[in-house]
Amino acid sequence: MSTLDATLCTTLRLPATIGEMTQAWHAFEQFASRHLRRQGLTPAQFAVLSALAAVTALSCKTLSEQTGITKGSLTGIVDRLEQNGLAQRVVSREDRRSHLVNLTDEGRATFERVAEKHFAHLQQAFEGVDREELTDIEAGFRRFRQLINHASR
Amino acid sequence: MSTLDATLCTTLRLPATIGEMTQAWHAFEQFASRHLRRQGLTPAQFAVLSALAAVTALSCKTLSEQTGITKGSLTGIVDRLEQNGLAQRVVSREDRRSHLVNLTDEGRATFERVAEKHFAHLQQAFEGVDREELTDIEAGFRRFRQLINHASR
DNA sequence: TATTGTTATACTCTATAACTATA
DNA sequence: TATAGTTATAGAGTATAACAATA
Repeated sequence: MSTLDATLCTTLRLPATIGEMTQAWHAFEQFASRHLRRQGLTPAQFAVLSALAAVTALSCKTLSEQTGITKGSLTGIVDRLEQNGLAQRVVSREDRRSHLVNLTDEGRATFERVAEKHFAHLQQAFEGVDREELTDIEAGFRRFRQLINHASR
Repeated sequence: MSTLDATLCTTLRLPATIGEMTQAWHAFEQFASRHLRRQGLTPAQFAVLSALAAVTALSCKTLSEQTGITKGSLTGIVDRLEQNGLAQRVVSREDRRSHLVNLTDEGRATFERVAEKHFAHLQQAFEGVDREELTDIEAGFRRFRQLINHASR
């Protein structure tokens, strides 16, 4: 799906930057999410597992902030991870309003297995590319984000 | 939501390019889609209207290819556009399997009204930016897409 | 009173596969 | 047999609001 596709940019003579960004994202999104789904995880589930893999546990609030998933959606996603035995909720001792989510052993193992394959899959695209060139591309994405963030205020 | 968020890239030491890409997209997606929804259109609906605005009519197949929306999803989206009086389906004379979708007068007027505002909204982000800098950023995005597309085969 | 998270509502979109009609 | 589009299903996302428990 697209927020803005190439047609739009042509029609409206929008900055070509937006068209290129959109197309780049679509290409990546397809490349990444199809692979993930074949491993049995949705992109959202993988994003949550990724955030949890780096730490012991996270509150739903933090998880929501880090993944960009709204708290309402997060409830359902964590529900399904729990149902599948990959994550669990524990009420925080410090603040008993807060529910800490952490990975089960199975969740951690699943993440590591999937992530390794996924990493290799993504790496394919960048093999043999000049490091300096990647740095330039990164800088472009960073600058684009800054422009958008600045306009968002 | 994110397919891959910054946390993942840190965890896996994925090419930083992907992390920057993801964050840039999220920033843009929020900036663009919130504005669209406030105008009463979903991003998918706007994408379809955009594709149709440039031409007389498109078959569902072509529409699907141009927007990147799968044909299954497209059925529902066109249904809702029809319900809202923005688009209509006509069975093709040449190939009666094919349904041509076109904008109603109201659909065209709605698109033009929304698109103009949306264009202005997006333009805000790029005002005063050096044209040459934008060209460089675009080239980077294009290169990124080529790398992904090449790996997709 | 403010915040955390859940629940509920209603709609939209995605992917996928099975199906119908037509070619 | 292949293609165009629809239908069905399950999962996920949005926005919003109301709510309980806790701070």
